[in-house]
Parts: sequence; structure tokens; C-alpha cells
Amino acid sequence: MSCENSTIDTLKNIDHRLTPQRLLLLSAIRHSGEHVTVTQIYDEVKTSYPFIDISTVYRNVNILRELRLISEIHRPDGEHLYEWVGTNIHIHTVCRVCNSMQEINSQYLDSVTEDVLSDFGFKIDADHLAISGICSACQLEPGANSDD
Amino acid sequence: MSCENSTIDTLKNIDHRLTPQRLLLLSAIRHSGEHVTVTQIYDEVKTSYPFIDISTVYRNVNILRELRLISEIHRPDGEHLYEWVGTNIHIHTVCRVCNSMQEINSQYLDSVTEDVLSDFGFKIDADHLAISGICSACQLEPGANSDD
DNA sequence: ATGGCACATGCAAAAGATTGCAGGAAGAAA
DNA sequence: TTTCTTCCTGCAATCTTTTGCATGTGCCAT
Repeated sequence: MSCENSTIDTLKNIDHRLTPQRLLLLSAIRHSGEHVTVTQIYDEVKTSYPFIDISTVYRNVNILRELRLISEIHRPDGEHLYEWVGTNIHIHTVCRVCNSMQEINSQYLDSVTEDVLSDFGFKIDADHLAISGICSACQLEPGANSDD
Repeated sequence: MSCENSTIDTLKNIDHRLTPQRLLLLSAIRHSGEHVTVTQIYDEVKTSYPFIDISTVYRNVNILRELRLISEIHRPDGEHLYEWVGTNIHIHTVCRVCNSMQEINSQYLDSVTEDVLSDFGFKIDADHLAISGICSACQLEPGANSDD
């Protein structure tokens, strides 16, 4: 799996080890091509290594998140999703009615990022934000748009 | 407690009942004046009504969130915080290093909100967003700012 | 004031997520 | 290859959050 090389370097450079479990987990997230839950990762890894423990998945997911190799998205319904952070940097919109997600270019945040940095010195992570709202389809549904 | 009147109306208008537990819980969140966890709400309510169950707190917090009477903030460390949604509409910045939070005016999001609405038809909830990043203090710490 | 319905509550059990620990293994050095 | 250190894993126990159920209660209609 040559596509894992940069990841391997990233891990090695900061004193993290390449265990079979971790590689399988990385591969499962990377090749899922979408946003996955801890349970989905667990189930996927179990198909090739049935002895893996769920706590290993939780621990690794947190480590990879801290290393910013994967990003964590909080859906309005509380579910946590994880996705590979590749070269395709983007942010998400998440509909709070139907939970659908859409990727949008992170450049949409450029002006906010600039303003907040100059006014507060706060440096926004523009690479894994999930913005809650209502998608166009759900705005057409009667009642879905009532914010009163 | 006259300040609860508008809340009472909001609940009554949509088929939700005013139980003593719910009122105590509402009051606890409203008068805390800051962002609180489920456990903090539970402890606070218990001082005046020791028989309340933690599941009641969880259930009510979710109901109130769906009604958008309170907002839920996801800290980078995974903790969920709740705060009263009053007239002071704002968004939060949350430092992923020290977890400190700062309120900023939601007008900072106006341009993004406009752009995303016109380009995708997605209507952003600009009233309870928590933006992850690094605060000015933590940017000065050696190592905290390494994004490589 | 009373009756009835639907929602809310408390309890207990289940499901989901985290943590401590002892053994095992990755990676560096010789 | 061998040894050593440090991190990682699986297991079990624990903590947190959610859910099912029977009972209780707010609130509308009468």
C-alpha cells in the first residue's frame, strides 16, 4: 500500500509506532472514502483482524485526531464521524434536519479567518469545521424552517 | 422568576410540559451565566431537588437543544457544554490547546453565511457555532503552533 | 372541578466510551 | 542478532450516556 507512505513517515517522526492494528485502522479510514464512525472502523478492521479490541480503535482515533491525520466531525445529532485528512482540505455543512453533509471549499472561511486573527489573535483551524444549518432540500419542507 | 416567561411560552407552544424538574433545569442553565456540562446542571438541580435523575437531565438537555433554547458546544477535547440562548447571539472560539473559549460576535460569519447560501442554498445556523483553533496565548508557546 | 390523554419521570438495565494494568512488540543501538 | 526502552494492545473494570417500561403528572376539554 504505497499510499500510506506519507502517513508512516508522519507517525515515525513523532515517536508513534506502526503496529498492524494501527495500519489496518488507518487503511480502513483512508479507503472508506467517506466519513465513518468508530463502530464502522471497528467492524471493517475486524474483517481482516478479528482480535482487535474496540478500545484500541478509540485510542487510535484520538491519537490520529491529535496528530491531525484524521478529522473529527460532530453531527448535530451528536454522532462523531472521522475522515481522512488528505490534500483535499475542506469544511462541511451538516443539515440539522436530515443530517446530510456536504463538502465546501475552505476558502469560504478566508475572510472570517483573517478578521478573527487580526481582531482577537485567534488562529482558526479551517480544515475540519462542521457548520450546522439547514440544507436547501429541507428548507422546502413545511415546518423545517421555523426558527421562532 | 419572571425572566422565565418567554421560555415558558416557547415550551407550551409546542406541546412540551412545564414540570418542576424542567423548570429547575432551565433555571440552572440560565442563571449559571456560562457554559455548563450535564454533570454541573445535575449537581446544581440536586441542591434544590435531590430526587432528580441524571437521565432526566440528559433527556431535557436534548429537548431544549432541539428547541434551540440552549446551544450545545463541542470542545476539541470532546466535552459537551450547554449554554442559554438568549438575546446575546454569538459564536465561540475554542482553543484546541488550552480549551479556553471566547465569545465573538456572530456578524463575523455574515459573509460566509451569504456566500454559502447563494452558492449552495445552505442556511447556516450562525448562533451556536464553535470554531476550533489556537488562541493567541497558546500560539506563543513553543510547539503549540506546529501544524506540519 | 374532573376526566382523560399524551408526555415526563425515575428506576433499572443496556449500550457506548474510557481507563488501569500486565504482558507483548516496535524501533533504536550496539 | 541481541538487548533495552518505551509505547501499544487486549482484557476487564469503570464511568458515561441512552433506552424500555411502569407509574405519575401537566394540561386541555368538558
